[in-house]
Amino acid sequence: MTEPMMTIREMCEEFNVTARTLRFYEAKELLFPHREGQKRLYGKRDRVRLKLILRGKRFGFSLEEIRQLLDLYYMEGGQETQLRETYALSEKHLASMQAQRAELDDAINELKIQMEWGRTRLKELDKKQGEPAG
Amino acid sequence: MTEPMMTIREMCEEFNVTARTLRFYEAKELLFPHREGQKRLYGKRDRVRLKLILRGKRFGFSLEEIRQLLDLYYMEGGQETQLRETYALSEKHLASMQAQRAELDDAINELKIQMEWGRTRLKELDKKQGEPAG
DNA sequence: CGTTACGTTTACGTTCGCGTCAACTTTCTT
DNA sequence: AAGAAAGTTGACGCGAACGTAAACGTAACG
Repeated sequence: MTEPMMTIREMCEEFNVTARTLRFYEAKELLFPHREGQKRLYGKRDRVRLKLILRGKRFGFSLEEIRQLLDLYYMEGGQETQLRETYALSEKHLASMQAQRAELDDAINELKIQMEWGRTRLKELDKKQGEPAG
Repeated sequence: MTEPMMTIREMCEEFNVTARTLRFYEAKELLFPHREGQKRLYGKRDRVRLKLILRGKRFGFSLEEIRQLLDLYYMEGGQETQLRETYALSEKHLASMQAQRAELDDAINELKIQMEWGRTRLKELDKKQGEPAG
């Protein structure tokens, strides 16, 4: 069974990006769609990569950082040296994500405290609203 | 006791940013240092705000988004309407951060799986290395 | 008194991540 | 045959977030 291919429009709809974006990612060597004549055809590999690209962006990574990290998920050339380098890079990546997670937890907790404060003050304002005068 | 003020250089060193960045944030109304003649003096309020700015950036928020959110942590004018708006905004912010946290957890888990794979393959390569000839 | 250090404003330059034409080909539809 | 629809490659544009250089103020040091 030949793998299911998608046109650029289908990709755009599925991932909610523009065609310009997909061509841009290709120019930056983050995607490598096949060609049928002139036209691009995106297979599973590219869909996986695009998903990871969009995720990476949400975590604040630059496209260049993402490009390097993509090899972690799609190691095609099984060279030992490259595998070791990739593995080392992935360790740094993991550490960075775990640090970000810890910071995110802190930020969430702080925000919750602030919101508790806000709720308290809003309740006070509601009370004053109910009082006739004073 | 008058609060401890810092010069722009001291701020740069403490937070590892350039003076240009601090002036830029001021132009964008994220910081409001006091003035001693011409010179800027940063107090506790600005240090807290800068810390939050840098954190926000790490989580991928734009400076404009951060500017709005800063009011959550430093609500000076206690207007009820503004308080309600600020609170509503903070709820969205919280939701966004929690979503990001969930996604981050997923990404961390996936990466760990990938790394497990990498370790396995590296072990296999080590074995072959040990064998005389196959 | 010069110069060194630290500060200022103004303004143009740069990189990233695309948006937005323009001009053209290929393919489907009527 | 004649659009319309979907694709292509340039190439220029743009906002965000600063970098960088010029030209200047002022305060202290030797």
